[in-house]
Parts: sequence; structure tokens; C-alpha cells
Amino acid sequence: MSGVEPNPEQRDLIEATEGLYLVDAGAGTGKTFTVTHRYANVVERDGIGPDDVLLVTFTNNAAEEMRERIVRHSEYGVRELADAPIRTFHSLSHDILDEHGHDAPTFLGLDETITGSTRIIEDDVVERALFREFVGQFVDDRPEYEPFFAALSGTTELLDLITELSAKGVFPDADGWYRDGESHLDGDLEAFETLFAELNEPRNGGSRQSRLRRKLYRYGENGTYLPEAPEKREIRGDGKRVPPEVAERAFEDDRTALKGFVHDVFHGYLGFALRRNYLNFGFLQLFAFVLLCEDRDLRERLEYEYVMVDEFQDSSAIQFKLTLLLAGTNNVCAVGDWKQSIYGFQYADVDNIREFDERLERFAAELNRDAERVTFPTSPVERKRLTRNYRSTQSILDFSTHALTARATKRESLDAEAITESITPLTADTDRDHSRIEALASEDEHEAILARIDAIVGDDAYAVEGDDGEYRVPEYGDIAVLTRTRDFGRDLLDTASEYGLPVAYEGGIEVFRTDAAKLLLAWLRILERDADRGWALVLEEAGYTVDEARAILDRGAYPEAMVAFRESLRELETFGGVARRVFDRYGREGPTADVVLETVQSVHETTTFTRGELIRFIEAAIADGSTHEVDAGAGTNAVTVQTIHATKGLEYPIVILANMNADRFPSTGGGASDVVYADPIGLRRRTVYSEEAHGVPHVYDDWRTDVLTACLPRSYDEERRLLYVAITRAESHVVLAAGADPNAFLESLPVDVESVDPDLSAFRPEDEERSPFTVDVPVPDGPASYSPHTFIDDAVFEGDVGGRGMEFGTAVHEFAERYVRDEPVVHEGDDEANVRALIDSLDGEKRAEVDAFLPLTVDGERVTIGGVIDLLHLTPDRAEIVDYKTDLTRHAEDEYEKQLSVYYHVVEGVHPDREVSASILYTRDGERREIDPLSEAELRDLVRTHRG
DNA sequence: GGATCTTTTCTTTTT
DNA sequence: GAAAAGATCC
Repeated sequence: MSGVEPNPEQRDLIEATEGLYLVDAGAGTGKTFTVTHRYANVVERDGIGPDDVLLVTFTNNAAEEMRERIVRHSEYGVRELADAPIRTFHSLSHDILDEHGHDAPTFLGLDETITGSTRIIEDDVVERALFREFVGQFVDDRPEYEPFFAALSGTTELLDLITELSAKGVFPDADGWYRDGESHLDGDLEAFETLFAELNEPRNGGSRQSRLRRKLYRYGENGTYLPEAPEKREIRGDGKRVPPEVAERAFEDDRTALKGFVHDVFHGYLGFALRRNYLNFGFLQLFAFVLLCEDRDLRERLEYEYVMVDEFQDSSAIQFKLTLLLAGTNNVCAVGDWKQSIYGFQYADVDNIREFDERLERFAAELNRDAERVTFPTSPVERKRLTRNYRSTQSILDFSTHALTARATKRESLDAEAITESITPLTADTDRDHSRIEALASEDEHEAILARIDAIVGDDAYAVEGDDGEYRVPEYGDIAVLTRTRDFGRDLLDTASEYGLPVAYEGGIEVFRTDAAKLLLAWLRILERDADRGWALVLEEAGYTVDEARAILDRGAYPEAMVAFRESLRELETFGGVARRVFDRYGREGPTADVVLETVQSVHETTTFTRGELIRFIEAAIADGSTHEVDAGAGTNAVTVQTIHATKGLEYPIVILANMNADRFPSTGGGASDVVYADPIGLRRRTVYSEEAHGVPHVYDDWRTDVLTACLPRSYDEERRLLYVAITRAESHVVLAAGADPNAFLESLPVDVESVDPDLSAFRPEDEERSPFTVDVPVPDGPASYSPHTFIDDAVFEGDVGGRGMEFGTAVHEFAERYVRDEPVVHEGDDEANVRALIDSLDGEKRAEVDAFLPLTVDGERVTIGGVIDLLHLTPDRAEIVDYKTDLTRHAEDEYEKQLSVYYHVVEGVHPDREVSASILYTRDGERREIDPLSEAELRDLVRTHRG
């Protein structure tokens, strides 16, 4: 941090108080220092007081820090600033609604009111449950929307959409969309065509097909389109690029019905929330925005003479607009750094800062369309920058900029020059530069990191600057390990505690997904009602095989030691006591177990939960992966482990950036939702519900949306910024660490990667893992693919989503596969029971998972139709194909017919002497239906029509 | 260089 | 199940 006196750039900004400013304040440039001084400078003017200056931050912590520091720099004291508007957008909105929001909903055509008792829902688990309840009612009231719900995979997706629209300032009113909301939903054809054209540019100077054409190779392969969908060759064209007219053809369609559906759900939910007397965080801003738009007097009363927004790169569209409505003059100052924008998934919009002028103008014009709401001129915008960095050495700063041009994949092409040009270079304040920037890769990444930490501590080659400015050797507390994912951090933490290294994890952790929590859950279930699901896990943990466990469960003859332990647990009075006893017995100590214990204890103290309710609480916590804050608590001199996101704004002498692995960071792949809202294509749906197809309702895929989403650019910019944020946390040294397969980032950074074989002899692992119960039956080896964790996961799964949920289809499939292969199977619901009954009823040989690819020749071209057979049942003269289906409405029946026909011909080829048949088993009602396979000629025709 | 096939992934967290 | 990277074939 900078010294007491501001540097010239800082001083310049502190004194430039009048007018519009966009400040590019890079990492470690003393931003908070400057902003607080600027604030102090403003409030010291005649006639200006704290009430005239709005200072917005993004977290309550940051607001508090600002407030404290302003007290130090200004003539105002703690008390005078206590009520000063130094706030987050959310708390500001909350206050505005508290005081003036009673009738705000009427502006959206809602009769309900906002009152002082309206709660804010903070827990999204709770909100999701409420939303499900709302949807239940909604479906009853509005049966005409049944088809839309049939084409959706879940309600959460719909709630996510509502959250996203709220953040982007698109909301419904009584009979349409508030202000210009609808234009956002319609998308922007022109912008889309630009995007399309860009992606459709042939590559390599015209000799290679465009990226878009390459992407559309899979057009139609993962779904069924209605017959009027264009064929693949029509979409892809026969040259190097996709025919340009495809853009408009895919873009233009009538989405009145879809928009109507989303409108009614959104509007209905707003009413529901208000009737239930709650708002979510997004709705706070939504109503505050509406109120400020509609109530001119209120707006004029609330307007501030000076507005400063910190961390502007984290703002969303609606927050930008709120800023404009709250500013009474053009004394607006937005401070931020686009390079540190890493909250896109929370709808932070990096273009708010990157294209500030343009957005400012556009938003102001939108707001002023029918009345003057933004009363000040939106230009000129003066730019300021802070370029002196008080945190890192010059070599770390130089290195960090390479992160922004690092390739995310081997083949990614980047305009490195353009990126470099947009970066404001930072200059280190210190002349000293002894930084070590190194990279290591090791098969045992955890151990390699721990070994490196051990080597760094006390080594003066990694000297760090002490408070007195003198170099000193590093301690554990100087080191932070940053990772992309929580999982990695948690695992590293566990490994570290095994070796007795002082490591503390800071941030949210999915405590209930840890093995410790699962063990506790198992014992609670045993206590409650000797539940098999509990015993199964406990037996497995003790080393019993699946068959043994099953036998024990069947007879209810549990090992004596375990029964005795159960009785000893029964005597304990508190949940915390039970947890402690369980963890003691299993030797689970360390931070993760502590958090489970603390959470359980606090649940006991703050609620009147019964044991059954506690079990359900833990089950719910596991199901939605809810996180709990882990308290550092491992003493002061410990290595900090954090996710990169959690580390924002912090700094450490030595940063180890871990988990630079190809399969983790950046993440590629991933699915897409059924309803898509994205710039510039607007609101689309991926699946279409059709009534008429076969006399039975069916769901079809929408070819237009498939084409449109293929055109949306896939960018790894935010991943690069994440890398940048991590590196710029470091004051003195940076170590990048990877496992056996380093990612492309690491390969394209200018650093040598050292292969490491960690020497762990220096570590003394704590006590060998002991089994708390002796195994009193002989233990045969499990099947080759047996994994101890599958048992645990399976046991938890059922509690998970009530035995169903998103993994439902996969679970049944997996069950069958394992059952047929004689692999461990514990969890069994109705669907699985159906499948088991079917398999049991078959004699002869059964095989699972036979890949089936049927090569056909269509119009002289070879096409391959692929699939996976769920079960192949062989008897001496027959080969029967069985396919499990869990949901009757997902696909058109002819799709199943086609699939099974492929299997049929493949199996026929493999088993020429057997009579081949194919059938579908609907697991939901146990019904079995024989399919009459299409001939190869018929398949050929089908391929010709669907072309996919 | 394009088509086809195989493998691997589906995060992050604040209000 | 869907998307995208990477490997392999031609």
C-alpha cells in the first residue's frame, strides 16, 4: 500500500472531483487509499457533507473498510459517518424500499406491497424451494402453459433465468415488459449478424473452413428436429463458410408464445414473493430501479451530488443504471480494472467498464426516452489511471500481463497484440526485485506443493520484505495457495493435515460433502432407525465387501463392536457430542471435521431440530452443495488456501497458484439450458413442445436455437483474468504448480516448468489410518473396478434428491451396468428394483454397455449412427436388446425406434446365429415394449430426411 | 485440411 | 445429455 502522501496520479484523482471520470486502477495501485482520500476531499468542501456523497462498494466488508479509513483521513468522526451512504447497491436498494417502497410494485401492475416486514431471502436453497412451490401453483392455475414446462428440464433453470433478467434490467409489468425490456428479449439481429460473420470467416487466409462451419458439423446429431428443419448440408453449405443467409433464417422466428410464458412466470413469481412477504437480492434492485424511474420527486430527493463506484468491473447492467438514476450531477466517478473482472457468472458485465462511454450514453438515452431522468451531460468522460503498484516487484507485474494473453487451449488463436495494447502497464514502486517466478509439475501435485512450501519456509532465496522494510526469511504465514476450485483446496488441506503442515482454508466449503460429514450422517441414520443406508456406509468404511455388507443387512446381524458404539452414541445428549464421538472413533480430526462439528453444534443450539430433522438438514445440504464458511482458525502462522475468487483484493508475499491442470482450468465442455437468454440473440428455447406429432405429446429440439447458440462466441477471457488476479496477489514470489498434465496456460507462460518428484522423507505422516472396527469375516478382494468412494456416494445419493433428481437417468443406467457386471450396488429405488427384476428374470448371459456404431451408405456417403446399448441378453438361440427409459415424454417414439434399430442391426452382425429382438423398458411403470426394428433401408431414408 | 471418432468436461460466490 | 478439445483417419 502506498505511503501517507499520495503520488501525483493519486493526487490528481483526489483533486479531480467535478465531472465524469473513469478510473483505470490496476491491482495494488492504492485504490482504496485514493478513493477514501478523494471522498475526504469532497466532503471537506463548503456546503458538502457526507449525505451528499454516495460511495458504492460491492461487499459489506469493503464498505466497512472504506468507512473506517475515511474516518482516519477526514474531519468527520465515526458517529458522523455512521449513517453516511457508503454502501453496497443491495443495502442501498434495501433502504430505499424500506422507506419509500411500499407501492413500488404497483408500477409493475402488482397489487401487493413492500412493507417493513418484507424479508430478504439470502439462502438460495430456501428460494429454490419457494420457487418450486410457486411453479406448482402456477401450473395448476395456468394449464395452458403445461407444454412449456414439459419442455423444461427443471424449475431451477427458470429461476436462474429470472435472476439473470433481473440483473440485466429486464422485467415484466402488467401486460408487457417494463420500458424497453422487450427489445432485449428480441435480441439484436444486426449485432448477431456481425458476430455470425466474424465466426464464419474462413481461416488460414481462406484455405480452411470457418470456425462456425466446423462447429455445425454436429448439427442435428444430438436431437430430433421437426420435419421442417433445414438439412445439415443446407445449414453448412458446401464451401469454406456457412451460407450467410443462415444467420437471418435462424434468427427470425415468432417467439411471442415463449416471451408470454416467461413474462407470466416472472410476473407471477414477483406477486408470489410479495404475498409471501419476501424479496431476493435481485428483486431489491429491481424494485429500487422501478421506483427511481417512476417517482420523479423521490428521485430528486434522493439524488447525490457526488457518486463514486468502486470495483466497477463487478457491476451489472442494472447497477450501472441505478448509478445514473442516483446521480444528480455529472460528478460521477467509476473506479475499476477490467483485468480483474471475474464475476461474470454473477452477471457482472465487464463491458460496463470496457465500453463505459458507449454504455453510459446508451443507458442515459434509454432512461431519458420519455422523461428527463439523467439530468447531466454524459460527455466528456475524463480518463484517469493509477499505474504505480505498491504491492509487487516489476518482474511479477511484467509476468502477470502474460496471463492475459496466455492460450487456454493448445490451438486457441488470440489477438495478443490487441490485448497487450489495451493493458495499462503498471510500474513497481520498489526497485528491489529478487522475485522467483517458477513452475513445477508433478505426478503427486499435493505432495509436491507441500514439499515446496517446506523448502520455501526458512530459505533466504525466497526472502520477503518485513514490516520494517528489511528482508527476512519466509514463514508459513507468508504463503498463500490459490486454486480455481474449492475441491482442490479442500483436498490439499486434507493432505496437509495428514503431514502435519500448518494450513488453513479460508472461504466457503461444501462441508457436508466431505467423508467426515457422510460418516456422521450414516451414524445419525443408524441411531434414528437402523437405516440400511447408514449401516452400508459404516460397514464399507470398516472394510466389509459389498456381498458381506449385503448379507449383514439382510439378516440385521451387525457386528457387536458397532452395536456397542451405537449404544454409546445413544447416551449422548447433543448432536455436537455425537459428532465428536464419531470423529474421535474414526480419527477424523482437522479443520474440515471441525467445521462439520461446529455447524452441527450450532444447528443444535439455534434450532429445536429433532434428529430426524437434522438428518434431513444434512441431506438437503449435501443435495444442493450448500457451502459453509470455514474459519481460518489454524493459528496465525499457517499457509492460507483459498479459491482465486475469494482472494480478490488481498495480497501475500508468496503465491502458489495450484491446480494448473489441463482437465481443470480452464474448464471446457459443459451443457446448455433449455431456455437461453443471451446477448445478442435474446430469449430462445432449445426445445419445442409439439402436440400433434404422434397423437402423444413429444418434445423436439429447436434447430434455430441450436444454430444461434453455436454462433455465440466461446471465450476464455475471464479465465485469463482469473489467472491474472491470482498472479497479481503476489508481492515477492510466484510458484505455479501442476499435476501430471499441465494446462495450456502454463505451457504458454514464459516460465520453465520443472518436473518434480517430491521427497517426502522430511515429512512424518501422522498415525497410519486405522480402521475403528475389526473385521471379523474373511475379506475377499473386491472386483477390479471397486472404488471405496462409490459406496459412500451411492449411500448418500438416495438422500440426495429424494432418490431422483438430475442424475436419475444416469443412476438407473449405472445401476444396471453395475448389476450386470457384478459390481457393487447398494442404492436401490423403485426404478432400480424394476431393472433388477427384469435382469433377474433373464437367464443366460447378460452384457452391459456394448458400443454400437452402424455404418450406412446414404446417397453414396457413409454415415454412422452411434449409441450405447443398456443391456444385451444372450441365450443359446436369442440375443435381446433392452433399453431403459425413465421419461416417456422426452423424445419422440420414432427416435427410440431408430436407436433400437441401430442396435438391432449391429447385434445381428455380431450374433448371426441368434434371433435378435429389441425392447424398451419404461422404468417408471415397469412396462416393457417390444420394438419392431426398422430395416437398414428405412434407416437410410430416415437419415436422408433428418440428415443427422 | 476436413471428416470422423474419442475423450473429457459440466467452476467460481456476494448481496 | 451437450459441448468442445484432441486424436486419428483419409
